[in-house]
Amino acid sequence: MKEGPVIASVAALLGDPARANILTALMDGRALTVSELAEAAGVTLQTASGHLAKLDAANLLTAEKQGRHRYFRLSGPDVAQVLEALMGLAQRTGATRVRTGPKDAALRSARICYDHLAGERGVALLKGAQRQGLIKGEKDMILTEKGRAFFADFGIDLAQLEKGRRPVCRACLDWSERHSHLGGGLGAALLSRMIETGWVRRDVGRVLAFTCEGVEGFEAAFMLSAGKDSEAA
Amino acid sequence: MKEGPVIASVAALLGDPARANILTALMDGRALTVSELAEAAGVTLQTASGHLAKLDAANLLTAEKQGRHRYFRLSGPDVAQVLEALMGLAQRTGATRVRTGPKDAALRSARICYDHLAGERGVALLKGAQRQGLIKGEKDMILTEKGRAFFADFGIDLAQLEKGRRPVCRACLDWSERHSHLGGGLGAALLSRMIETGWVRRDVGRVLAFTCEGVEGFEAAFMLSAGKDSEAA
DNA sequence: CCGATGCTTCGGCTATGATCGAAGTATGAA
DNA sequence: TTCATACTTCGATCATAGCCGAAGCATCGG
Repeated sequence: MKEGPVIASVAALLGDPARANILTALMDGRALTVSELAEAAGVTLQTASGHLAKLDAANLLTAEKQGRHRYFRLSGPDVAQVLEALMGLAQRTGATRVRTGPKDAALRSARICYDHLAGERGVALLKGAQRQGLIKGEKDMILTEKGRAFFADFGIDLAQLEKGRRPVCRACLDWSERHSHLGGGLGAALLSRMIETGWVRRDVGRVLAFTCEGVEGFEAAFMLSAGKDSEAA
Repeated sequence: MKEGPVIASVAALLGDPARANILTALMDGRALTVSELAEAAGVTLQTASGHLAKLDAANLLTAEKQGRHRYFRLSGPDVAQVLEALMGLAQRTGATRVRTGPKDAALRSARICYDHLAGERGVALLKGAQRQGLIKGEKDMILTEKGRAFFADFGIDLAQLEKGRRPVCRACLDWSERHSHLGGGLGAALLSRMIETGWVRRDVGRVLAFTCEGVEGFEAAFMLSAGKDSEAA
């Protein structure tokens, strides 16, 4: 009778406000304790514990015990991707509250999506990389030779990345920009490198703040000033 | 406090089994009446009516009145895309029931995703088109000159497509294949053209059945036999 | 051994919402 | 007009599940 996998059970898990808050809080890829998540969700410890057990049983989260703490993180980038997609839908269909505060602007500008850069900067990075011919392809993108040289020069250990099971390049749809940004192993490596070099630092929540030299370096590296205007169409 | 759009309300709508069935039934892009959807969901007419009112209020569906019937369809391709993404997640996390029947195999081979071709054939189409250089780019793909000629020759009115507000080319993630297939206006036009020419016909539900000449024509057009083996890596 | 902290389990309360029968409204056909 | 079909609205029932207080484990520090 039914066709394809059953989405109801998974969707129901995302449909409770407390659980949705928990998942949203985890979207930056960090691992948080039960107490932290309880506060983020606005419920007591017991309630959060119950929700986390369900999310864990459904394999949306993975748990890790360290001493008397228990850390939870999203079980994979695909979970974050579905959450972003849902945010996009929620926004288009008008389910979003007014929210035009300054925090919202910061979020749209640059934020963490699981473990890589998202928002205007994230989309700009991917576009720039493609314009320069560093990356080619649609969804399963591949690195060009030029790209390999570029990112190696940037301080990324590509050999290391390609050893892992995770795809190196992956398009991830951005809920605020409606375009793709760069996920995958390379996306993650790029962000952590940019944090290392002081281009960007983590702000509260998922917000990322670019430093002055970060903006300069970023725009120079990905040739954004050149392409910004010619892209108006 | 909260970051980004609120996903809980949207997700909750998808989380009820009856509503999930309704949406799944609409994923082929057709418009169905209240009675048809009630049967698909396995609930009475009144109950379905209530669900549909909610989905409509949330802008996930659009209603259209014709005589004493009321037709509902998904409000856009993005809804179908989120549903497919959720199916992918449901599958990975093991929320799917056993389901290895023959119907399932047919679904994986070729099916309708909103209004375009999905499944193995859908993914093969996009890969073939890219290998031949008909389409370039990542998520927001563009047609090459060669591609314009090819699809015009195929019987697609590109000028017509480009007049609409809908993107001509769009990558849509396939839950069964874990790769992109071609959506957008071109994806839709290609499928209806393939139905017109008798390459493929609609089976029950979302299943698409290729005819013999359809398989031949399809593989020849998109040069699949050539690339199938050389793609093993 | 003790107490403190972090988390889980249990039990009971409560609210939400899914469901359907029955009655009401609109459209179409005879 | 009269009847039938397609759908909506109302009302009542009922099950689910979210929630928290309280008690129970486990781990750490002393």
